[in-house]
Amino acid sequence: MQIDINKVTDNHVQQYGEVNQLGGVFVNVIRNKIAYKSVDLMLSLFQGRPLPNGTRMRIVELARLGIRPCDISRQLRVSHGCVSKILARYHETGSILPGAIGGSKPRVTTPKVVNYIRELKMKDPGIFAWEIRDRLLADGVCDKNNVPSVSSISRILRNKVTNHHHHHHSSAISHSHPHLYNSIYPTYPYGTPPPIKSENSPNTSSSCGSPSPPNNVISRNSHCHHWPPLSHGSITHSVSDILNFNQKFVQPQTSPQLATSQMINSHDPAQNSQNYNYYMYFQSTGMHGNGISTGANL
DNA sequence: GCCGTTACGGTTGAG
DNA sequence: CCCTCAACCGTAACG
Repeated sequence: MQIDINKVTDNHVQQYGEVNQLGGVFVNVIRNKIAYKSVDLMLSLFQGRPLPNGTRMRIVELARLGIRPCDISRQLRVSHGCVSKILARYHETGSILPGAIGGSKPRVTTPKVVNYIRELKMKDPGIFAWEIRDRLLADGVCDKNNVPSVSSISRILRNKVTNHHHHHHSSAISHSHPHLYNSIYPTYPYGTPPPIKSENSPNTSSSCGSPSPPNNVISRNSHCHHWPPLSHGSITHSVSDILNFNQKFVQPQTSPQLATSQMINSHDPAQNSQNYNYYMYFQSTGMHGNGISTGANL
């Protein structure tokens, strides 16, 4: 079954959607049942997929403005556990991005390591796997983070040394991905990360001015210490006020997104909650190109 | 009522 | 091309 991106409607959301305890809609979709683009289109509504960056950013923005997590949770229709997790991560790493999903850790049995094991075995055929492991560490070929396990070494001895003494090349080919796991959130798994900042921010001259989150999603904004919120008890602006405030400045006035922005200015709260999901979706897909066309197709 | 934590069922992507 | 597996996700529930 294929659903054209231009034809995803409320009916699809109703068909596949579920409503969480806060009234937010999320969709639990078996991926292959819907066209790839459509899956991405409804990312913001998905369980098992990260919240869109727009929502994540909004969570952080609201928290910076002193809104309590429970209120953020209710307003954005996101579970408080999720809000808590995102804020905790932001607090710890300075990043609003989700972690890298999927993939495998880089292999430790690189050609270099395999060759070294082979040499050790050839020099001393009676050597034990655990002895090889110790040698790899002692000789500086590996460190404790990337030394192969004893079982891995045994497998190498069995498969690549015993049977393939002279095959120096292809059997041991591996691809390392040092960038993927070496830092906490070094890469953005869904395409190029957008610069996380409030477009058309009213106080563009101040990097510390709210509601701008850190303008770099990876490194913390070390010279801004407005986190946690400065005035926990004295915040007077309501969530709605702040959301309206942000809408005023976040969306380019000529953008087609303006329409979706205006959608949540409805006075009907139920309409607002539903529209907000769409709003966040449109905002997020407009912000990053994760393989889908964000232009004319929308 | 708030919030940190965790079980759960889900997706993802390298190997 | 399909499978496996370990990473991540958000929700719901618990304390």
